[in-house]
Amino acid sequence: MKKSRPKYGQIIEAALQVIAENGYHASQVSKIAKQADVADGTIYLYFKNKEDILISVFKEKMGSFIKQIEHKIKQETTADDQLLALIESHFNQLSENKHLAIVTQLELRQSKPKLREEINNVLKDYLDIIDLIIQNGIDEKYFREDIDVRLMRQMIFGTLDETVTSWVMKSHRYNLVNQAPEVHELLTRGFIIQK
Amino acid sequence: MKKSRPKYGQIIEAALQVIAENGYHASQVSKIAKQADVADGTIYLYFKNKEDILISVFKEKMGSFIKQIEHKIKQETTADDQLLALIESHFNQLSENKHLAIVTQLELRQSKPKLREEINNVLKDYLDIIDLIIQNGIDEKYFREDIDVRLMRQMIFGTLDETVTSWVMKSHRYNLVNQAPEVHELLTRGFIIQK
Amino acid sequence: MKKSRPKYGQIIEAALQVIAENGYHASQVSKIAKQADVADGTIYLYFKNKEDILISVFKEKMGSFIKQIEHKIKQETTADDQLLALIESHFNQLSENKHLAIVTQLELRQSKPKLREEINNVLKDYLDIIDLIIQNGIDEKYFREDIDVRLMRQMIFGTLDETVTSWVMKSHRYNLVNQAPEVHELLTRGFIIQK
Amino acid sequence: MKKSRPKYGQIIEAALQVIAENGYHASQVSKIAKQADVADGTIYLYFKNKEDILISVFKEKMGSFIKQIEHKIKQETTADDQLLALIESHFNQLSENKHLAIVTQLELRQSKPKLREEINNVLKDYLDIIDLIIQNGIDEKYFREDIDVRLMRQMIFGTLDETVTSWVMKSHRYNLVNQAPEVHELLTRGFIIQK
DNA sequence: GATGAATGAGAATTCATTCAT
DNA sequence: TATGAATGAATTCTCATTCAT
Repeated sequence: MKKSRPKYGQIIEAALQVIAENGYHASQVSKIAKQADVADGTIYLYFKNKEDILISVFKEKMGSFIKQIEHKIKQETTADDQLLALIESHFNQLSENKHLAIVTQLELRQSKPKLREEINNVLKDYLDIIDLIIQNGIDEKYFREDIDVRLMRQMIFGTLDETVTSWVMKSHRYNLVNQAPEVHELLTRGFIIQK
Repeated sequence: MKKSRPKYGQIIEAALQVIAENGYHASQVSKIAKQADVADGTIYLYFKNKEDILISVFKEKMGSFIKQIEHKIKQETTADDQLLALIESHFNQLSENKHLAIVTQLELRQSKPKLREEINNVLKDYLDIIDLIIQNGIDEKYFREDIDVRLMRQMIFGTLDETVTSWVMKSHRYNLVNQAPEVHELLTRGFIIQK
Repeated sequence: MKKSRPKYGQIIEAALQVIAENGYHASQVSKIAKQADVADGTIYLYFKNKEDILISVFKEKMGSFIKQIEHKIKQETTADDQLLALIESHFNQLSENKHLAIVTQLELRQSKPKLREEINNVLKDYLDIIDLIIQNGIDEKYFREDIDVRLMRQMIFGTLDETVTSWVMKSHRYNLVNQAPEVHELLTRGFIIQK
Repeated sequence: MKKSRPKYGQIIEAALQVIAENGYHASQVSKIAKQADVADGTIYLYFKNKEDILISVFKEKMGSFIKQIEHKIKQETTADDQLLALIESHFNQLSENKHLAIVTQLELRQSKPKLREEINNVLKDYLDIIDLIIQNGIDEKYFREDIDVRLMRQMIFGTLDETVTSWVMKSHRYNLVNQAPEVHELLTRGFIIQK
């Protein structure tokens, strides 16, 4: 956590849990305060308003999410291995933090413009990492250089996102991490049988 | 529209526009009624409650969306052509109805369980069409038969969904339909240079 | 029924039943119309407004209620027998028309001033009958002449009313008519053992 | 008042007054809040909903009403004196609190099942006191032992209730307490001239 | 007379936010 | 800092009544 004040982290964790368990709409500030074991008013010493809580949860959690992925990627050299590492780490982290998975895949898909904008800012860092891998693959002459980087990125992110959402919707009933190699294979080789 | 009653369609269209322009949360029932040129109470002759309006908009619109795609696909025989037709029709329809695009990509990502369930029901029909194409491709020995159909479907839907969302977020600043061939190419051939 | 038009009576009967079964607050005009097998708007050809329905139900029903009691009393000569006849007829009629009992004892106890006033007008006729019996008893030198007629009337009416209400509240679980002789005895002789 | 929180009592008193003056249906929560000098929302910190206000008013007021009667009765030994004390205290308290009289005799006669049930619960305590006096009178061999206690209780309560209602309807134009001895005489001795 | 689709006024309740302690 | 009682704006939905057919 950025801020060293203990209640800040307390509230972030409480919010993540309350939202995952009750859904965004049923997550009143007072409920989060209760879960965090602080008074309602205390929330407002650390956050500007309710939306700011949600944004902060996302920033804090996605911050470490992305750091972890960057760390994993650094240990690989080829774009191919890096892509696999990204997929594995993406699946792995959300598998291990199901509350976070619910919040990122479902509860955060709010349409409030302010919130959406902030989320996109954070997401940008993640998309940049994807772009780096893609560029790396092109430089390696492993990925085709004639393909639109944005489309590739959308394909990677869209696939991972949809895969995780499906898994959350199915109440995490199967092992998400196991899907990583096949997703990797599909993305790189495509659907068709290569002659 | 299923129901022949004129006010029903009037309200659906008004809701689509108002929600696209204001976001779901700022779309008061009275605003929709005004746009539809009916009294507030009239809304409740046709819809159970506010959420029911949103669900109905989605059902009606996605109903014809899917019909249109089915129609386009029927005109193709190979899985490859069908997949391209699906992508083109998907992009094309949302390009032509930007209000619908905004609503499906942003406003509909609500976390209310009831709403999500209804949306998933409608979406199911779409996913079934994708599955049909995939199966067709496998039968043709065009798609690899050893690959998980669910993953392929998630890759297709996730890619299309993310592509459209990005385009909506960028305020429809570029031509979405033009992307279709490249998306098709990426999905079928993958990222890498085939030897 | 005063008015010969058939739908008038239909609506009165429907209202009595709907109110008895659903309570006054859940008895929407449309529900009464449905039960009466007429259109909502038709109600307003026969009644000024919803309150007028309720008033009319009470007037019509209490009209015959009172007529019946008058008829029974005319067949008796002494105040004592007349009082017993009144009690018996009061209990008997409400026993035989449980819907009416529910409506008069519970649903009609509304606090709307207009309604209350109308009810009191109708009730007046009933109280006048009671007064007649009392006067008769005094003339016979059977009832004490030094007692306030209003109080006697309140005692009679209050006792009958409370007895019926209790019976309705207990879901008509015992035989109300059987209580008549004892009520009569209590009213005339009082509680105490006369030496 | 049970609860020591000052606003609780403030709201109860405001509600009693507003309901007595406007009738229950014209007593909007905002009107009660204004009279109590609190914000609308504050009402809901102390009461579950609007109905709960009415129930609470009744419980609080009838609680002390009954306590006062119990206190008066304890000072008497014979059933006869106790009955007179009950009548006097009943009349006296409602005479002194005309708002309460209006609310108990008119506004509280609601047909909402939930409300009626709660009222009956509180009323039960009052009826139990009456039963105690009756039993006392029977034990003293003052009241006839062959008479149904329930009927006697209904006669006493019905008479008092009707007497007060008539007085309220006549806009408190005469002295209610003065009627106590005659009511007592009528109940115990009955209507007829004893030989 | 009869219909029933349409009207729109009206009120309870929630909950994010404040601020005196 | 921390508290939590108090605030009050804001919005859905109901249903008696109307009126064009």
